[in-house]
Amino acid sequence: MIKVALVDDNVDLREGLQIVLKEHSDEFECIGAFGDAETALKKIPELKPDVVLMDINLPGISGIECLKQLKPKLPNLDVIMLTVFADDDTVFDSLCAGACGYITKNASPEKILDAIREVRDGGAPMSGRIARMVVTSFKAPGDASAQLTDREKEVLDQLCKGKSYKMVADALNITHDTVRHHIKNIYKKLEVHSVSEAILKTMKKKII
Amino acid sequence: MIKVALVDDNVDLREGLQIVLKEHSDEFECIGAFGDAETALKKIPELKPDVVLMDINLPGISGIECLKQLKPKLPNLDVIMLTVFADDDTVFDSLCAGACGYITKNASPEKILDAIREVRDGGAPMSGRIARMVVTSFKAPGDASAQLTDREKEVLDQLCKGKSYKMVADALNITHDTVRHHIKNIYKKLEVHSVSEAILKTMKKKII
DNA sequence: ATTTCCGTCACATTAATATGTGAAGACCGC
DNA sequence: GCGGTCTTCACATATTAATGTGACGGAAAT
Repeated sequence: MIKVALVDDNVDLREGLQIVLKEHSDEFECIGAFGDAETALKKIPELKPDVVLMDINLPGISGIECLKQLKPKLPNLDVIMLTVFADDDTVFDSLCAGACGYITKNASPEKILDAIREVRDGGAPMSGRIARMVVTSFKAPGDASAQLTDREKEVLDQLCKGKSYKMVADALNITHDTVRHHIKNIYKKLEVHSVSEAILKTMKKKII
Repeated sequence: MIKVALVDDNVDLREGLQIVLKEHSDEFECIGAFGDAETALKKIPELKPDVVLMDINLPGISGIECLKQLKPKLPNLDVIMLTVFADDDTVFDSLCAGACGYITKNASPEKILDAIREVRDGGAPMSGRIARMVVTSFKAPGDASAQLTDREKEVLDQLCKGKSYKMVADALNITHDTVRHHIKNIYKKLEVHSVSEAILKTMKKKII
């Protein structure tokens, strides 16, 4: 039996979902439904549900902020965001806050039940387009890297491990001056003027 | 009609999948099956399939490397990794290389067909545990950050934008020496000894 | 009311980085 | 062969960062 709680300011949706869950009362038990984050934050820690379906656009505290505050109290809680919004920031903010799933509200009731089952089974239910967004966020742009020579990439790689010039020199068995020379060229190619900026650009563009 | 190509060194698996695809010849057409990356790299660019099912552990060039070389030639190609391995590095390397999906080989034929449909529909089919891995990779550990004071976080934030001490001082309207003081405390708390390391630790642990 | 922590600033020293110039050997392509 | 690029090293200098010590006011805590 999976204990489920709902957080959504739309009364119709709350009641609709509760009915759907009752129709599958052999699997699910809806132990709470709340219209705002404040109430949810008060009640959910006691109720200890297994899964929370969380809207994002709530009056007052947002669903993401609610999730952030909930997670430390209930680390094993699986939260699925259930919302109309699917823009980059909202999705990634949710995942960073600890959401385990992300379903858009146009999903059918059966899809939502599947998502609850899936998240309890250790999965991460997401609407197709959301999943693609998440996956493609890993893909490297991979443009500026072509400009760097192999040796320069090695040096940059070392810098990106937090090493100093001297340590890089030792690691690559070259002199301090040579390291400096490579770094100077790296700066020119990446259009930066410090190790920090070079590391940042590297991380952001996933050059290495 | 979805044009599919297979890359896997296991003959039985290749033939098995080809049979499954033929059983659904109204939807799918298997236009190629290759036992190694080298052959795949030669043939696939001409065949222009819609979807490639790619094994990772191939003789010679790996499936990930094959994917990397394939993507620039066929940017619209959807590649689904189909493999037994599911460790962190392999999964994330695949996604960074441009994979749109990741299925473990214990998946049923029907699941695999679903994955092909899903990926063509703009989704990102993943086995449950893989999806969870990907999603949780966004979650901030958020432990060490608590130690930092508000001001220290502001300073660190500035450093993470590539600014120098002087620029941070200007931005926060404090003196160079005060910036140094904060940074020294940040170093102590993060257990690092340079701006580079501090930035790296911040990025990795998503402290800010 | 006193301690503790935070944020602010100052002076001083050593280490590391940024920037410039020059040059030699290796390798590749034309 | 010759010109280009890559890698290597050297000398010089100005700027920045790292580390230490010390101090003052305010805010929160007890």
